[in-house]
Amino acid sequence: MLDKANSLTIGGLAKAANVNVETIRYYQRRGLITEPKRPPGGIRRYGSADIDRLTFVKTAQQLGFSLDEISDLLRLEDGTHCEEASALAEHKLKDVREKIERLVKIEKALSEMVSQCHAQPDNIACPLIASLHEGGIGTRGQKG
Amino acid sequence: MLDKANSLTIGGLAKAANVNVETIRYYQRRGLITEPKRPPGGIRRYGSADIDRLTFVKTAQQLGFSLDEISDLLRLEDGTHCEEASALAEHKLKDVREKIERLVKIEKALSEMVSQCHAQPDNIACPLIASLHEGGIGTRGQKG
DNA sequence: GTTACTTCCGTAGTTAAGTACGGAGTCAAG
DNA sequence: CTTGACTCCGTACTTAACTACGGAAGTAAC
Ligand SMILES: [Zn+2]
Ligand SMILES: [Zn+2]
Ligand SMILES: [Zn+2]
Ligand SMILES: [Zn+2]
Repeated sequence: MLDKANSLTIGGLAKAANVNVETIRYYQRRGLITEPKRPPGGIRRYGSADIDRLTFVKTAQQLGFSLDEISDLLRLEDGTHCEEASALAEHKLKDVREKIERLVKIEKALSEMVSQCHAQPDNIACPLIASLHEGGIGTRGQKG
Repeated sequence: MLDKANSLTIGGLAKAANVNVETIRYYQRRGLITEPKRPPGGIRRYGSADIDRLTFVKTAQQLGFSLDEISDLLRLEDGTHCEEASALAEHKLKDVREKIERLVKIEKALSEMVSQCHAQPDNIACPLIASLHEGGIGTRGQKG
């Protein structure tokens, strides 16, 4: 049914999904994708369902989900678990927003340091280096 | 001068700088901090300069610098290398801004997925799960 | 029907930044 | 002078997500 053309070898699947062969084998070991049974003394064949599976994993990964979390998502794969799926996604969204907040703070601190450094006409002591000696990133008074 | 009171053992230093003893030893192995010589058959003592060193490392780390990059910064520690120091910091700033951009994209994608999920009145097929099957994070057309 | 590429499989190595462990030596208190 | 805590040192383990290796067996091309 789904294997109208289950014709790909693992190498073909890797190319089609743009991942490394070893990555596929690794995912199989982790249970993220199932490995088709092997015909006695033959090699396994893969199809478009497998490409789709890999796409799912890679897309979720780009969204910041860990492989463990993707395992969870895959158990909701039939699409009938809206609640659970959106709970996972909302949690991840919270994580992402926190990460952004932290990075924005870092960005401020860094750009301040850089501009102070550039404002120095005669390089006696680098204020950038100096500020690293002063401790906590949110703690340094910016113009106290 | 700097060792007015070089009285701390490694454990005291760890407490003072709020890091693990093993972390200090690890930094010593990496050359991030120098280890005071050991009096014949005795134990090493540390002082405020060492606390300051650890503060430097930890602050830079909070700003997203790797230990390798911090090694570079430490070689500029005398404060007379404004150019090099700010080049490093500017590079890091660029990295941070790129990270923020990527995360903001992720945030958009996730929050869209979540709200579509919630907009579904009768959970026939979860659009969140569906969208993970569709590939590239910037690629999925949002309307149109 | 042999050469050259793949697959299969288990195991081991990689990276970053630590953390843990085991055994010997040292130090302060009682 | 004996505990008990701490230091020293080398080595090994940890996490996440791969990536590489070695050797046997299958498969395709010529
Ligand atoms: Zn849903
Ligand atoms: Zn300092
Ligand atoms: Zn400077
Ligand atoms: Zn699908």
